[in-house]
Amino acid sequence: MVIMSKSSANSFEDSDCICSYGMKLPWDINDPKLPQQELKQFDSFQEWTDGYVRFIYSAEDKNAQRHLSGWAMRNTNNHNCQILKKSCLGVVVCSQSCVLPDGTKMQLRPAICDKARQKQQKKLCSNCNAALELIPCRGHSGYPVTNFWRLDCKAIFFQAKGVHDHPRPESKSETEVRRSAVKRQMSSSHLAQKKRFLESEAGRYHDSGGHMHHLSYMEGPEHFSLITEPSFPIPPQHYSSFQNTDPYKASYDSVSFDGEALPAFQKCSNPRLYMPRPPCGYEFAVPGYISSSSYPSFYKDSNSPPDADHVHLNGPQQNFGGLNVSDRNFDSTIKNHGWKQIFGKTGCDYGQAQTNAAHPYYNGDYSCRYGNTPSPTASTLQTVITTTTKVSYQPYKSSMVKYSDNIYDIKNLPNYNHMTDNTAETIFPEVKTQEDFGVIRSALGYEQDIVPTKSERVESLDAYRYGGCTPGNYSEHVGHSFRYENNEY
DNA sequence: CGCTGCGGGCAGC
DNA sequence: GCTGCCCGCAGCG
Repeated sequence: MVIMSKSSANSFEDSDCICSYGMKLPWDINDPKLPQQELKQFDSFQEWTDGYVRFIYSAEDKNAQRHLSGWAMRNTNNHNCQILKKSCLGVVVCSQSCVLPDGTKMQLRPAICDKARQKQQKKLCSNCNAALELIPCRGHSGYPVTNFWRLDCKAIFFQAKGVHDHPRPESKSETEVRRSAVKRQMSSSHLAQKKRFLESEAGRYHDSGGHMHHLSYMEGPEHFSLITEPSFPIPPQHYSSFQNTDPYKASYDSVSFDGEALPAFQKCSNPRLYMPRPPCGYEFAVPGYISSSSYPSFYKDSNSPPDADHVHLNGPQQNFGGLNVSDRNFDSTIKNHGWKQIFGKTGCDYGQAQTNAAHPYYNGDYSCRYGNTPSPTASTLQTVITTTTKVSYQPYKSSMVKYSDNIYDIKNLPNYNHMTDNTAETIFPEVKTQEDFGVIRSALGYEQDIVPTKSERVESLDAYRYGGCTPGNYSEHVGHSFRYENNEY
């Protein structure tokens, strides 16, 4: 891990603290021209992005193509066909905040479709029969966190704005797995019932009635949300607890809520330990590593619903769970192994381990978003941050100067300031932080996927100018590119 | 049936 | 004008 170890001796002002490739290049989703020619690599897909982060994915990345997110994001019309905007729907929880047998809480993925979501909210908590409640996301100045996707030739540019102020819902892949499982089970149980019915034609009493009743109650996939997760790459001790069985079977039996399948899923996939997370988390642009959606209540916007706070301190939140989930779509096994090796614990404890040990700023003892004075630039750039529809050129005039004047001082770039938004002035435990990230990433093997070594960082920032909006003609503006040796740092 | 993206339209600022 | 948000529609699986 070259970057971390070397830059760790320097202040946080180092751009090296920015770990994603997308964060290393100065760009904003609204820029008329996105960096193209200087793209030497791409970020690996991040399912659980959080904070003001940017990534540049390969246009061939399937997940990026699908604009996937672990968060339940719905399409939002921003009247800009160039940029796809999505806003977070939050998370569905039990209105009674009931505690599941394993001590965690229900956190369902809100249905994306409005109608489906309304239906979903009419259903009852599978654990306590209480009503379900949708916790809206207000992580972006009181509005839902927004994700922006923009395809530009070879790359898919991703930018997120806002910090999720609610627990993580079940990931999309988890939901899909569960739904398909439910369907399978429904059909199989239906067949089984038919069979049993035929076998008991004589009218003998059997339990099909009760079963049916149960099924009707458990009709929605939501009711199985926390039960199973067969494909989730979780620690062997948990995974093996049901990998050789049919996890869906158990989900049909309410008794199984107390069974082993539930904890396996609960602890490793969905449940979020709401550990205070550093506001600087996204400063490092490594949501994949510290993509916790958990924040202390004071971290929330003032207009957040007061009752949402209980969520923050409830239930386990694994900060790295998202990484696991995300990687499942790729090749996560190795990376998860890395985690195991690092912490020597079960994956279920990764977040905890990371929180308490690996990450010094997961102690909740740090400055927060609202406890700090925003930088002048940050405030003026707020408009840039929230600009989602039409490109606003004014804020970028200064950035152009910056690009050419001091390409190294990325912190001074408006784009990076807006990136940090309100939390920019937080005091960071830079050194340790970066070292820790280095360790983590190294163990994860991410340095190859996401973070280029310093010598690999070649950027042609002078090419970053604003001309016409035709995507294809960008190369014409490219003059020369200069090499950017970070070893100087 | 639900997810996704698109786009019209409206309201607030 | 920008933004958030609602709505309906269509394509897809």
